[in-house]
Amino acid sequence: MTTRTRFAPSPTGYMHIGNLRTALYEYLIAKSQGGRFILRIEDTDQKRLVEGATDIIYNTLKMVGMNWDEGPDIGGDFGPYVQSMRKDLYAPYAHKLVELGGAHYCFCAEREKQLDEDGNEIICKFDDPCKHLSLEEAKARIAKGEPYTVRQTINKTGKSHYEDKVYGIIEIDYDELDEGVLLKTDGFPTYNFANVIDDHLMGITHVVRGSEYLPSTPKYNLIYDAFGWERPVYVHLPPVMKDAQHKLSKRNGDASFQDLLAKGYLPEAVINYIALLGWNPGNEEEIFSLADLTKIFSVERLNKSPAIFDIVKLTWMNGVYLRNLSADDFYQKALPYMESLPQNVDKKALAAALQPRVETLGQIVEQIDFIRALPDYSTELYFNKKMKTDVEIAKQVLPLIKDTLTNQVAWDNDSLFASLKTLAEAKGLKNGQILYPARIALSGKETTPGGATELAVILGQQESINRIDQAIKKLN
RNA sequence: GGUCCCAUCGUCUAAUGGUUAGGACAUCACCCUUUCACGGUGGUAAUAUGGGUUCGAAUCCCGUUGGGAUCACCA
Repeated sequence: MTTRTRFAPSPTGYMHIGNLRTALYEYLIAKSQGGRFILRIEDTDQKRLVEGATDIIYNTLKMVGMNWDEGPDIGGDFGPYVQSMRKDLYAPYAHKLVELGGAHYCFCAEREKQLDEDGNEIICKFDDPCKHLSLEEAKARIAKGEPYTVRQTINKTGKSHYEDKVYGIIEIDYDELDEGVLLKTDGFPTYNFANVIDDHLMGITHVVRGSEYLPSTPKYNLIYDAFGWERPVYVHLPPVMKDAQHKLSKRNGDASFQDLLAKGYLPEAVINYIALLGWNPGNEEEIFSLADLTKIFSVERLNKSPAIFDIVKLTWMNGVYLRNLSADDFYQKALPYMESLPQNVDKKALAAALQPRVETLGQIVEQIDFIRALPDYSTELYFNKKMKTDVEIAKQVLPLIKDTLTNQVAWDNDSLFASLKTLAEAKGLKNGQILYPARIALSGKETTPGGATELAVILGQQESINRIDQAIKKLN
């Protein structure tokens, strides 16, 4: 049987990293076994729909290369792939389940609280009085137009067992399971029910989802069993954490895929990083493309403890991807971040200098801000122990540099370097004692995309001389 | 609170009874260097805790502690 997995997001907002990782593992489980990856939109809660949310889902998946084999936009043999369009399909199954004894009609009020004859509160989901109603009586009340729900019926004795691919055997007392609503008053199914029906109808073989479903999975199994359907393989995933106490959640402004993109992270790097958040290949490699991952992925190497999302390591990995880009690819990607630059700047050369120096494309902006305008900087920057420079050296050397630059004819990197080196030798100074202060004076920054002469080339002769001049004035 | 789940460096993890507990990020030092990076070399750093079982436990069992999840006509 071919493996079929589905990614079934609800379109309620942005795609966060935990969601994306779930989708990734679903994709990899299918693709590593030559199976099919299905996209299904779960929009049964009409109140929570967010406009444009499905487009974000489509775009994200496409951008990272996780192409689906069946889905709302491309169809497939088991459509439609949007739950709201399947609405009419669920109710007959709900009624069938009542016939089969797996559910009953319930007339409890929405808050699920009612009082018995002594005024004590009774809770439907735990011991629903409606389940003792005869089917005839229930049907009669429905016929009268009374609002109702279909509620799962659970025999509260014994224990449930099932095997999860990640967590192993899970055992839960039936007594712990509540008799949840399957079909709402509005005729829509709840997630619990729609999920089971759709997964079965769509031939899903591996149900992959967050570990928060671990305790409620027996309820799903009861439904499969009542219909006489084969249970799927379960793969529950540990949560992705923001820190030791909190799950990653977008509500607190935690990193969403969109945020990361905006900051200049590459989709490939993000995918690579999150693949390793809860899974490992069993060897010490860690740079993998999506295609690599489909070859080596295995469910057995999935981890069961929560993993903290570490932006620092992602950033490192993004830097690796950036450095592996061809010079031209990097240039193309860097271009949008270099818009503030004056016309005369050689962006291609600048990009080449930037490539090994940034770990996200977003860092380009702060790396190059000095080009347009010299920042306000502290003269402390002139101090560098290894270069044997300090403010005094700068005072002494900057006027000499100014003269050299003023007399310079050939304004290219090699010529400039040769001239300044000659200057250093003539004055009996180390190269760094000339070049370091020059770089600070030209940029006003501690770290820059290139050395003094490279900056001078970028800035041009006139601007370079101006800046050296300003620096001299600043020191006196 | 009931129930379920989890527990190796700060972080991601490897080691399916026998290893000097390995790697990566971060961090520190040094090297390289025209600054800063990149790159290279090395260092610091972990089996939560108490009991068992065993010749031998990070690994198996029990307790404790800590953490997470779940208990909606949300998904």
